[in-house]
Amino acid sequence: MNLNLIKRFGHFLAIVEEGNFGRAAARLGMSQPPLTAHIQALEHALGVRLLERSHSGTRPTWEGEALLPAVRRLEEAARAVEALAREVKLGRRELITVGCITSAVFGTLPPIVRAFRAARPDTVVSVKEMDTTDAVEALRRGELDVAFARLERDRPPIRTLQITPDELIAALPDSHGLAASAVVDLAALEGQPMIVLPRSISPAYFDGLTAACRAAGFAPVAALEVNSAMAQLALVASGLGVALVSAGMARLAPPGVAFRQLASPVAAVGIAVAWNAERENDAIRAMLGIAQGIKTET
Amino acid sequence: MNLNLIKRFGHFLAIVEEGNFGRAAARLGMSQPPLTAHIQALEHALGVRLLERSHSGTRPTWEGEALLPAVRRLEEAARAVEALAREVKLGRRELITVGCITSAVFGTLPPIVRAFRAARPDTVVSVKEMDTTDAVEALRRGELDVAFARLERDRPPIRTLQITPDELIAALPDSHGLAASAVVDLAALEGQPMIVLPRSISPAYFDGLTAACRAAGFAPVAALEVNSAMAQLALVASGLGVALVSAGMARLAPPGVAFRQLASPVAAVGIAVAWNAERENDAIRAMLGIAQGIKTET
DNA sequence: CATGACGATAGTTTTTGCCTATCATCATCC
DNA sequence: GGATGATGATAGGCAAAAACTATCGTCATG
Repeated sequence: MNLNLIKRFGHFLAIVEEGNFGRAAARLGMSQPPLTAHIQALEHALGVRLLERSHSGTRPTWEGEALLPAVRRLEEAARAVEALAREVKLGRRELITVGCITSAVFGTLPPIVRAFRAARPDTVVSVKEMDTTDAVEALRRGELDVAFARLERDRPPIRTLQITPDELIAALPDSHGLAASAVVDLAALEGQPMIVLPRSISPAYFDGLTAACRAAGFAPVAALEVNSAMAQLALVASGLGVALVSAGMARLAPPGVAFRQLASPVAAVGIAVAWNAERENDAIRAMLGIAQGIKTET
Repeated sequence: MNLNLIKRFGHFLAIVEEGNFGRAAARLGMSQPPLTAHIQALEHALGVRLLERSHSGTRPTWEGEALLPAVRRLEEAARAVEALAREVKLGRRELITVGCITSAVFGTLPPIVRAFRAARPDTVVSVKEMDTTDAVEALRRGELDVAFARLERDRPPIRTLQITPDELIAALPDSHGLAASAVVDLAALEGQPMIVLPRSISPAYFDGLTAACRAAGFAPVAALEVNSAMAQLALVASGLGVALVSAGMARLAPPGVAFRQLASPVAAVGIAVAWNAERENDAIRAMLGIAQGIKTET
């Protein structure tokens, strides 16, 4: 899309919020006729009618309504940039921000955070749950100081230190026939509807899963794609399919889900602590030391 | 922020990715001097220097790096608007989209989805984990058909039907002194550092928590604010504080966390099924019927 | 039936964004 | 050490875009 159109979505939003072109124009600091032209141009460019005009005012069409959440997120994203720009002007605060993937949130993170707090009681620890891809990006850009994520190698300037090996296990609806077994042969999952996360969330997990199924002689049938590990397990619990998940997810013991080890263990990319080598500071080094110490003790 | 600047953030991003103004200009289909002017205008508008110019190229300043994640999200939001506009032109697909808050993902949702699938095997069910505020907004805009969230009343045109009552329980680090007791007096949590979610995620939960603490004679000490229920429990497991959570969260049994009932039960806003009355269709009515039937059976 | 409000059209003016030409500076190579 | 090329900045001009005002067409209201 031409970024020139983005401005017009702001106009569109103003009209929806004001309920008519005249008030929206006033709010935007312009007169009403050019606003009309902007919306006409936007509708033409999209090939969609966004607004229902009447003599008592204007409201969005079904298509306009459908776009509004995305347009509002766009506006929110713009506000976030602005807010961050103001904050950046004021300089960094004394904290360490830690990202963590869902499957490591209970296994890997708590002992490390406990030890770090004991070592540096004055440093504020901010924890954010996010997926591997987002974590790498956030490290690169300085939004995170450290992340616990599923990474198998450095991504300069991102350095990694392996903390925990991992393996894939099967998550089955507890009413599933295979749940009666203590272990499950991966090949037995051929043809089963599989609940998956998009590859973009964790490429290493996704590729590992696909490779394991291929090695077992079949391609996984992706019945449903969901936006989070919690939703994935919820659908398994709902009986909609099976999933291959990190062993760490079993710690949550959600009702309705039976976790079974695979007869032939399938290594998954383990949990690593990652950080941006160009941004090392004392707090980061302290956390790395603790993470390494915990690895050695295991 | 005025969405006018978005175009210039696109320019900024192109320069960072290309490493110099000339290549970025070529990529943007323009010449180099106006690109220089755009970035100068952007830096002036933000009051921040974004780029370090040198004769071997250009790279972002610390401030520019800090803004990049937010700028990328802005660009992603713009792409999402574009993609959605294309999809909107093609019309709706035959599916029902269901939003669900984390605490209901295992208790409330799986039996309903199982029954719905049995009743309507041809309708695709798409589940998205999200918080109450996002769910209401998504319903309003047609992004969700139905949501299971913490709501206590209608928000026309959003209708609600109470499904599950709920209560607050204490989540304590399992090393905590109070964890030895089977039940916990809420007043015993006075002065304890509390891990909280921002009010914006679920106003009903937040206000209920605050009111309960006030009724017990103290104001909660919000030691840390986190972005997800998982992160909240992870910090409890880390020993950083206690939390008051929905009884539904105890179904997850995360390690390191002890859930204790409160000596005087504190009702929390229960889980309701919500839908947009202006968008009812057969699939939605079917799911409402199932949800209501499950409520009656409980 | 008159009036006011709403959005659209038309013509004009102003502003913006682009162009090319050129400059200043620095790094590299001979 | 000087020539050369690359990088980003400045300056002036031009075309397109975006704004203005004036006005129109339509509909609801009093």
